[in-house]
Amino acid sequence: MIGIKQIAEEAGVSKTTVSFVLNGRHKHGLCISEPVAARVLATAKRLGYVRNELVQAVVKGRSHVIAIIAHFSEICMPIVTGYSDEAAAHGYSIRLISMNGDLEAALMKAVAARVDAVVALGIPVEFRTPAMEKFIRYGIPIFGLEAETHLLFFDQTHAARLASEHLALLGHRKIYCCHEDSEVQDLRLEGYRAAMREHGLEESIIHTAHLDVDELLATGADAVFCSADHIALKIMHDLYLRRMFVPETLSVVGFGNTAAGKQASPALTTVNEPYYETGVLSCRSLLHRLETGKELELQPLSSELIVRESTAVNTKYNRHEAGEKKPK
Amino acid sequence: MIGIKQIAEEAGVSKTTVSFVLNGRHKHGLCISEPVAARVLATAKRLGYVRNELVQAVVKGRSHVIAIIAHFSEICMPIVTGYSDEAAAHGYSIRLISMNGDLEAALMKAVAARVDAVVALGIPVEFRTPAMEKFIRYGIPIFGLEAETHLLFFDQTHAARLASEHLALLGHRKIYCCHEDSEVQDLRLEGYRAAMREHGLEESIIHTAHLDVDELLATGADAVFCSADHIALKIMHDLYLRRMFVPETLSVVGFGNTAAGKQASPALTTVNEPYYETGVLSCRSLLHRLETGKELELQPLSSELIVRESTAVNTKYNRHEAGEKKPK
DNA sequence: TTGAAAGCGCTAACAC
DNA sequence: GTGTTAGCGCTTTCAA
Repeated sequence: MIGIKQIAEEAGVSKTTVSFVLNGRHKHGLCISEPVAARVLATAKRLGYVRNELVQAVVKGRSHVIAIIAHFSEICMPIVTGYSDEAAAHGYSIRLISMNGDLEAALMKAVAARVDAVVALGIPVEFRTPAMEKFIRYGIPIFGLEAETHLLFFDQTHAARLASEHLALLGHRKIYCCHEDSEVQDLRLEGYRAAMREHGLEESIIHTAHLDVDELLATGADAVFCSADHIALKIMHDLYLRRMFVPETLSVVGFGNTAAGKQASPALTTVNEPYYETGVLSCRSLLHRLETGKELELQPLSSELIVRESTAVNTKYNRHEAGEKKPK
Repeated sequence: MIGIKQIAEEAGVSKTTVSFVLNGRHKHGLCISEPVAARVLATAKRLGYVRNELVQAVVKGRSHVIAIIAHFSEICMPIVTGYSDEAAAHGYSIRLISMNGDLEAALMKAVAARVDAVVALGIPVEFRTPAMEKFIRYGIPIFGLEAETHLLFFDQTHAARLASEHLALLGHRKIYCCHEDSEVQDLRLEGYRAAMREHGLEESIIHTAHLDVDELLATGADAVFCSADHIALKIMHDLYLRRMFVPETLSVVGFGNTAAGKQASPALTTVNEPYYETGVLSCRSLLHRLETGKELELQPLSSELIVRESTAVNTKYNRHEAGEKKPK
């Protein structure tokens, strides 16, 4: 592996000069003569020199690496990819630290690698505080423990409102919301509520644990907003087993725009959750804080409704009855 | 950040002694007295010492980092996770290098970071050779360019044979294979062929580009083996639009065990493709080669059939006709 | 405009 | 058993 020293010898100058040229000091501070600079650059290229970033990191105390600690699963890939791409754009790179139970061990690895920052993805609350105490004294900033990126940079509630509203605009009156227990889904539930309120419709909320399609149908449900795609898929599946069709029987909306929804029969109407973009934004904000010390203000991403086959206009009520707000 | 020097001062010994103790030399070569070792260890812990791996890497010329270069997409997450977990188990860690068009740039980043090895995932053939030439002279081993991990460590053909055989065993006679153009899918096609041969059935192969469900049905197809889940899902979708049911109309088998298949209606029968395990194995083999210089012989993973709802016994033919090999 | 020399935190011959 | 010393490849003061 050829280094700065070889270049210096070849070009007949000192290591310092080479270092200066390689760091572009001759442009800014103009301390080196044109011909020398050119010669150094030329020999560097000829010799195929590649800077040793490890050493640079040691000397400068900044590694330009940010660690992501997570129990890597399907779901966090797009976020990680977002981080990786944005980091690359700023000259940083991502180091993965698998966390299999022991947060403290993972954090120590990050310290050992002298990363410039660590971001923790999807770490259960119980792990958070204890390990932290020991960690902060190393002075490495840590992100993502207070709130997940998809909470901070994406307006869950608004997206859910969009999805629920879509059902109302199609003329549905008895619109259920089917949800599970989770921090995110609570926000989505809020969105559903807002939509119902706005359209003067009654709230009908049901937890997946108590979901029974037959009962649901018996109540005269027109449509159901599910606070996650997989819930919607589950309902459609239950209907399929009964050989009942969607959206004739029931209009169904999901949340998340997962691949499964896209490929389902019928293709699922949903709102997308921009994981990748969320990763990008999150990384950008982190880097900004790291380099300027200031907070970067950016407004949360909003969602778009993806209308596919699982929702249709409701023909059960006549137009007069259906709506103060009429279907679009 | 506290270092080896502070420990030495605190414990009243030299840096060397500390270094030896910290590296466990006192166990192996027994060059340090018990009490001293204990004292050093104690002060190290008390001061919260964490070794600077950057420096270690510089000095020893081994960074214990392996770079993964890819255009990170949904599909490569499980592989990456496999790598990350296995790497962690061997004291290595993974560094992500996003490759957005420029392989050479990505490779140079790997060199700059002085990673111990790089693995390239899913790099299109046209990129491969050109950038490589310049890279090899840096002496960093590169893996994954000749063949993808899911080709090397997983028996695609056998898995496809399993899936196709499942249909034959259910008493189907006219079994189609629906496929696309790709290196992997060619292997799967081979598995289908083997199964047909073995069961004395005729091959009926159709490319997705020419797929038309109505025509397919018109030929009297009993079942179809799809060389990827999404193809199966597409067929089921086409049937759904015609309000025809699976598996009554047609038994359908996929390949890959994607989330979409699991959540589909009906739930898709398929064979699983162990991406995660494939990543683990691939990483293990890489690390073995790196540390011992020898090739690690490991036999490719085999697959398991996952029977769900999209396949059923064929009742169209009477038992006598149906089979030399009878349904299980 | 250039170069010598000190130092970043650690390892490893080689002495004592 | 333990300490001295010379590096690893690069940055950066300070002097020439």
